[in-house]
Amino acid sequence: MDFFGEIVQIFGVPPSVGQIFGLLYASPVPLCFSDIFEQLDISKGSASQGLQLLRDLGAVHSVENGGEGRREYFEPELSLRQLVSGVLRERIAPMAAAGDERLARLRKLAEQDGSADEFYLDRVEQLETWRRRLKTVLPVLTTLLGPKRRK
Amino acid sequence: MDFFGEIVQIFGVPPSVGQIFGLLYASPVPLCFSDIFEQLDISKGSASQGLQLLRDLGAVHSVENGGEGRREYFEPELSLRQLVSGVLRERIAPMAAAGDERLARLRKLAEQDGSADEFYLDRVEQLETWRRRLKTVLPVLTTLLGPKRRK
DNA sequence: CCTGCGGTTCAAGCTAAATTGAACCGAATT
DNA sequence: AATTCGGTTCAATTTAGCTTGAACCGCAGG
Repeated sequence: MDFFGEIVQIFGVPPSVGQIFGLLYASPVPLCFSDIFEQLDISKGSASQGLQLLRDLGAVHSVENGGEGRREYFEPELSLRQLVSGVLRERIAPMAAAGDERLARLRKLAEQDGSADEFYLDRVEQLETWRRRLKTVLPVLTTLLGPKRRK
Repeated sequence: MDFFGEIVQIFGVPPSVGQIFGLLYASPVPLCFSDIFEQLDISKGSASQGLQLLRDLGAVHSVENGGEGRREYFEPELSLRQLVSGVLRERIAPMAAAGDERLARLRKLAEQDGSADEFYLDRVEQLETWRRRLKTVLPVLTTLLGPKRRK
């Protein structure tokens, strides 16, 4: 159970969120909100926020119950590709965007610097090269993780 | 400068370490220990630990100075592949190893459980599949980031 | 309309991690 | 051999961010 709790920290996701996913993953049947915070012994607040994040990441889906009450039941996303691409979309992409702006500003600085040597410009350009490579590689990664692809 | 400080946090590397790398990256000439903690206005302790980590990651190299004093001068690693593989080796691999042990234990639990349905065993096997995929894909990533490869 | 239930929001507390600063170590210099 | 210098180590402090818990919202049922 804590297994997931620790794993997800790599991606900057709080442990409790990993635990929630772990609980759902370990459950043969979909669970509802109260199941989650009762069984994990965490606060309603954590459970709510955690579920929200998992929804944003596309890591859980609410499943239709037979019109019983208004409880929402959840089950985990089981496609590794979906999970990874969710993290990429919600955590990495925003950072990349922010980085882009900064990088643009850095370039301006380097250009208007007008210093004798082109050292700073070179470095900025290398940064841009790095960023470009990462941007091309990351999407490839998600396709590589696609299910049941042939050898 | 803080640019790097923020970026590295994704990988669970403390900001000060990123700043050190940033400083070296932005410097036309190699810098020594005292340059670093003076210019960044951080403690000697942070600088020392930070440099240690960067060394472990293979993100900086000490460069031979012309026999002047015993100061050690540093310059940044500029190969993206080296940087990424360093992070993989020092941060990801250990976690993967720890995960393996846990996974093995989980499997034992699932096997000896002897419960009627094979649900738990199925889930454990899926986890193993995920892990296997990640282990094959990550090395590929570093080669994809290799320098000046042809289109 | 009022009450209870499922769920969300948010300020405040708390835990874990990063940073500090001082004690310390070995090598070089005097 | 004593002192200074470059650098490391580690306990204590600070900071960041996760968790909590209470107030709150909308809806369903009475």
